[in-house]
Amino acid sequence: MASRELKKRMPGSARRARIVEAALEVFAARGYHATAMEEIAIAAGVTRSVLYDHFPSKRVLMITVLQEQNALLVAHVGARITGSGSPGRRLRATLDAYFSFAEDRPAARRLLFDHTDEDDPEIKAVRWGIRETRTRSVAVMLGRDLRRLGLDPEAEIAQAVVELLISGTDGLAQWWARHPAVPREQLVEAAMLVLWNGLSQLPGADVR
Amino acid sequence: MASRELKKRMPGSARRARIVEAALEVFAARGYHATAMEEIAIAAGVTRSVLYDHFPSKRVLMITVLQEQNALLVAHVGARITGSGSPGRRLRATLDAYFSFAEDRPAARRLLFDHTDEDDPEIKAVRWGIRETRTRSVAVMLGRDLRRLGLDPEAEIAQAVVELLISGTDGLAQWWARHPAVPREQLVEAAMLVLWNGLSQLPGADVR
DNA sequence: CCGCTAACCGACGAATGTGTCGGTTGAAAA
DNA sequence: TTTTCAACCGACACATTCGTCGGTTAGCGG
Repeated sequence: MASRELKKRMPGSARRARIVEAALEVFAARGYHATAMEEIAIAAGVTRSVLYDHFPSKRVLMITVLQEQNALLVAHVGARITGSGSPGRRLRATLDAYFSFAEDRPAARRLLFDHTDEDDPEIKAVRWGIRETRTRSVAVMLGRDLRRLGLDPEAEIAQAVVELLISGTDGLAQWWARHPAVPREQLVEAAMLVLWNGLSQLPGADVR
Repeated sequence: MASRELKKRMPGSARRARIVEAALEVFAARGYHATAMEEIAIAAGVTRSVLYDHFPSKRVLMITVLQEQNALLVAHVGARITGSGSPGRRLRATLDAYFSFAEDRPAARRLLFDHTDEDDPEIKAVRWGIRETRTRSVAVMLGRDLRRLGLDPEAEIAQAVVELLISGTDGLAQWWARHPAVPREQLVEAAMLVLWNGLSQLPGADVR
């Protein structure tokens, strides 16, 4: 896709990268069990056997993709938010960073968030780990705000609130994937409207 | 499971109901592609062939389960919320109704909400339809509140906000499934805290 | 120009899973 | 009791797909 590499031979590492990218697309589109290694191979421009030269099994390939894409997400979001600023600004920056990731790498977002349960036990465990650390780091980032709500960031119920925030935000991103015409700024606005301001829309409440 | 029916023969309709219930459990636990008809058959106390006496294919069985369980959800939530009361009360009642469904029929909740994408094209279409009408009816129910936020309930962005609400709420329910010790009332409280009141926690804001 | 490493392929074996079909037998009706 | 319907089962045919293995050849280093 990137350039013209018409059926030429590639160095191992480059081929591996291509395979991971292809696997990401197919896994995200079809789900783990529904994708055949054959499809990934075709998308990567090789035969099935080549996949097994790089990864010992479908399962390991899937896990690799999950972890690499999650690392990208963490890097992307981490790079765009500064620890400083007012609570409202921080939340806004984080939402914008996440939506920006969803815009840049839609397949990665889908793979990481859409398929909540599915797939096999070992992969499920990996997903769990990823989700767990994600929730924790958001909880840390929102520590001050949670405390202001009367919640101890370490307490169980605070984690629940964070899950609500994350799930809700991704639900919005999911909706966005089906309505791509809407500009990102408007999405951030909508999310702030609910999450920061609340549905009660008290007089004097200001999104900014 | 329900009573002692030790390998006895059952009337068709009863067997069919048992199959649907068994299919619900297995599909919810493993996902569509990962479940074998054999598993469902065993869970239902019969052989694979019997499944095909009641349903022409795995796909149709899945679709049937989805639609029946969704009908149950709609009935459950519909029965518990009154159209009247203050906006805050209505939201609270709805949240409580949904969490109560999640408590009563955890497998149904997982099947309907967790597997967002996955499975095959035709099933995906059915899921889409269910989701679409669900979003729409919630938007109608919140019409007054959305308008108060300056959103036209028919507008695209209002639907996005509703998606956020639904996804966030279910994210909370998902978390609950892993922390069953927390009482339902506390969940409702947490959801109201964020969705109604907002993270900004403005002075004077009251959850009640 | 030559040799050798490693990127690549085709074909095979085994496992799993869907849907079909003919036949068997419990149990309700006559 | 006898008949009859339908609930039930075992076994088969066919398709799909994972993972393996031996061999082929591109292309870089000498």
